Amino acid sequence: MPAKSVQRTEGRARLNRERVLQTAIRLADEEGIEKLSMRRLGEGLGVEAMSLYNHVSNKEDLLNGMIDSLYGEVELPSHDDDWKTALRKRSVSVREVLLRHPWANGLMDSGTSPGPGTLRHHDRVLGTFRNGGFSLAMTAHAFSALDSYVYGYAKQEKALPFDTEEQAAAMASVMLAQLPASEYPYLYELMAKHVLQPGYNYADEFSFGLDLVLDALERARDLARAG
Amino acid sequence: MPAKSVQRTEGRARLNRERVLQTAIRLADEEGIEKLSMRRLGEGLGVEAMSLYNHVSNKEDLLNGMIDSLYGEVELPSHDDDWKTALRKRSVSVREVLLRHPWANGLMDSGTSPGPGTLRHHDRVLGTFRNGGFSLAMTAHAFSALDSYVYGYAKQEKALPFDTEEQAAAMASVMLAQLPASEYPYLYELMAKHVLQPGYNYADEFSFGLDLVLDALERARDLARAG
DNA sequence: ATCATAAGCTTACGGCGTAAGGAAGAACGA
DNA sequence: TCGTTCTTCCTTACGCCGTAAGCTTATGAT
Repeated sequence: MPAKSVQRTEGRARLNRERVLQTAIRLADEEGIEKLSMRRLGEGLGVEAMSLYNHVSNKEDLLNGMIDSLYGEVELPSHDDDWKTALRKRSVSVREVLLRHPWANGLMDSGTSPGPGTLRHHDRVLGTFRNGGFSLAMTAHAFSALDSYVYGYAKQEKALPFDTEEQAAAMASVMLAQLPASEYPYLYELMAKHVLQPGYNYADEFSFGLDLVLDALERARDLARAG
Repeated sequence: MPAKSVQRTEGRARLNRERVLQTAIRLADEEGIEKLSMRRLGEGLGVEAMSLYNHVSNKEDLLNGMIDSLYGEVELPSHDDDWKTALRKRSVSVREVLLRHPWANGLMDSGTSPGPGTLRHHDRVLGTFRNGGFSLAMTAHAFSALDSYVYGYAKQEKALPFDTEEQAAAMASVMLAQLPASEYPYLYELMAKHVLQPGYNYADEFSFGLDLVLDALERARDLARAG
């Protein structure tokens, strides 16, 4: 027997908030957020459900903690790049994180107070605009516009009933067959002449919109400076 | 006694899908989507929970039906306005609907197949771009960019822990007191010198971003035409 | 009047979040 | 080293949830 009985007699180490959050994230990724119950999470940690409440005050606190933890995965805007490059990279990173954890976006509109990871992230984004020559008011505009686009895109992307190019093609041809061309002529056109064309991939739309917004923000900054 | 017993012996008229959906929407608005259970909805209709299943195949079908019904509240882009005006009006309308029914945005990323109201709406938006001189490929870009912004903005707006100007001011001063200025200097600056200023209202950011995107789309259309 | 079909109800099952309180273990002063 | 105290973990239980199965009642066609 080891002295002081430092290790657990059976199975895993002591629980702590970090292990709870990380396991919850893993389970949500693997089995979907709707399958993540306190009992299931306890099971995944070799513990009873009620034991989790020593590390998390309730399920809402758990979900908020998961979200805040995710901001640790996002690449912060670099100090070395110019503002546009830096924010482009971090926007791409946000989208990647939301693709990796598709349940996250839907949990972020809860209106709860942000955790430290979230605050840190937002602070760095604001700082990147400020140091890129944006006035305070223009920074507020730009922050809102850019993140609206990025999170909105991730949401749209997830709402699509297909992921890959092949799935899109399959889905599109099914829809084409069902949906009356006379009633929805423009949807029909888009499906037949665009989505069903080889090489189509909705994921490519992200870059277009991102550059659209970033370039427009640069123009708005310069206009505000001149005016 | 009326002939043929056309009316119900007690209480309300016969159930049908439309009444179920409209009552569900009203309850979700009034009490929050998390309080909307089949039993509660049945109660609101003077009916047992299981009776609802004659009109709705399960809860997911109910929620999808609610979403599709909401598209009926959105002002479709007018044929009389130019494309930018038409889409600006319908974007403002989308935001208003999502403000009126704050639970809706979070239900829209389910990846389920769209209902007739949704299809009709999308078709009209696509048509507005096409008739505004956008190529098919550019229409796909524009549709994605615009709706990503609009729905993303609604999401951000809802995620904010305040609604009115007064609430924002109250929240901001609380945050200012708690959040260390040394750790989050730019957040601190934004709060102190912008959010806390009289007249600040996050709702105003919507127009800025919307015009930013619409103007940028116009430029992109013209560039593509010229190139 | 008959009878099929649809609408609504009753009951029940397994799962959920979590309140209350007991048991076991760790931490610490004596 | 031994109590004492605080924390962690477990057991039990409650009132919710969505919905399957099978019943009764109302409707509407013949």
